[in-house]
Amino acid sequence: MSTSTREKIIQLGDDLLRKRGFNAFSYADISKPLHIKNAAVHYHFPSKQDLAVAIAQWHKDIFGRFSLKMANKEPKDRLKTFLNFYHSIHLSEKVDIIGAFATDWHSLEPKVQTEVQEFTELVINWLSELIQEGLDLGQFRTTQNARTTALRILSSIFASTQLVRITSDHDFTRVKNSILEELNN
Amino acid sequence: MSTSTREKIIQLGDDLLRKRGFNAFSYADISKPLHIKNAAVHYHFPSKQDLAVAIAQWHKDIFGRFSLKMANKEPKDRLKTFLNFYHSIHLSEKVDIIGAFATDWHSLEPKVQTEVQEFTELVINWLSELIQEGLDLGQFRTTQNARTTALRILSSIFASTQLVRITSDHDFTRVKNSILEELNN
DNA sequence: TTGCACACTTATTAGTAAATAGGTAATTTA
DNA sequence: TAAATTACCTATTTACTAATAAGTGTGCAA
Repeated sequence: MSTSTREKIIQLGDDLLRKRGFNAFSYADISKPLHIKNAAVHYHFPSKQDLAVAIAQWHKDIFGRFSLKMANKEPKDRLKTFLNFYHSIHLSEKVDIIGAFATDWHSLEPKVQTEVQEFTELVINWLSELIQEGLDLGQFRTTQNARTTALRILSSIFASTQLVRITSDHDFTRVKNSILEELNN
Repeated sequence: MSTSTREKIIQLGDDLLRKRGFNAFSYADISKPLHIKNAAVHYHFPSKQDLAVAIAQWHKDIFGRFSLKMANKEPKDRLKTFLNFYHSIHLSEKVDIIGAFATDWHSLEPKVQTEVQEFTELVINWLSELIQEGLDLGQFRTTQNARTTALRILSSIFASTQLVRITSDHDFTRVKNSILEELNN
């Protein structure tokens, strides 16, 4: 199963977006490592904003498949897998896609913003449902409602991928563990 | 008390950094509104990275004065003022400076990174002390240690300034209130 | 009064950005 | 097998980008 050039561009674009920032990489940063010309990238994605749209859609696809795969798992295990996923983001020196898009939000075209919004709602809804299910099953304890708890978990964990670039790796594990402990206390 | 050109450049630079992103604004975006020439900005800050250093130092100054002013207040009131400060960031359509720098981290020179690290440590230490004091006085309840709680509060609140650009304003208030409630439960 | 630092301006440069026009070889379809 | 489509490349354009050199007026200080 060989990866198409289009797919390679999206993956490398995503990597650059989350390692350096949307306005900190150029088409040259994509074309050089793939040994193609700048114009070839423009062939697949006429503008950089088109590439951003594709990256956001790619994340929606991945998350869609992830949530399907997790559907029959226990709420606690789903949350653990989710947090481990963010741990792998941290280890690969990237930040979460939500934050990467959010900080450069006002330099993104509406078509990009819409895709990012759809992806983010997908994640928040999935997390909210997971929390609600955990509460119903008596596996979680929280004083807040499901969506608020979901928002706090999401913001804590995606901010951590950013924060630990500045402080230390150890702080990521602190936050990650505290999220799980807090729901169990 | 008139504001110097240097000060105006820092304030506008900070505004652009937190509204658009570090790599999404240029010296022209600063010189035009201030009715000076591009080269005048370079006179005060030879490189863009020098401007970033000055912005980070400016935040250290502001936070230093803020923490002095808050020194004799109750832990709970200090935290409320801190959270209200982030609310004003949200209302002015900016994101927190920590996240703004973090997402573009790998495009920043070491001298900028050092300043940002110093500012961040200042905030985390201040928050940790506040939490510890609140725990000692029996005003707060938490199952985590002070630094971990501080990290979770900071990450939740600064991520919220980013997240609500994508979701809705209402989500900011949800998170803000939940931080206070969680310490009181 | 002279001279020098300060806070700019004008003018320019070298480099990079995204984007496009037009061409080509290989494959697919009618 | 002719025509169209795909997936590129070469070459170029337009528009910035940060950065610098050299000059100017103002005001203070010796």
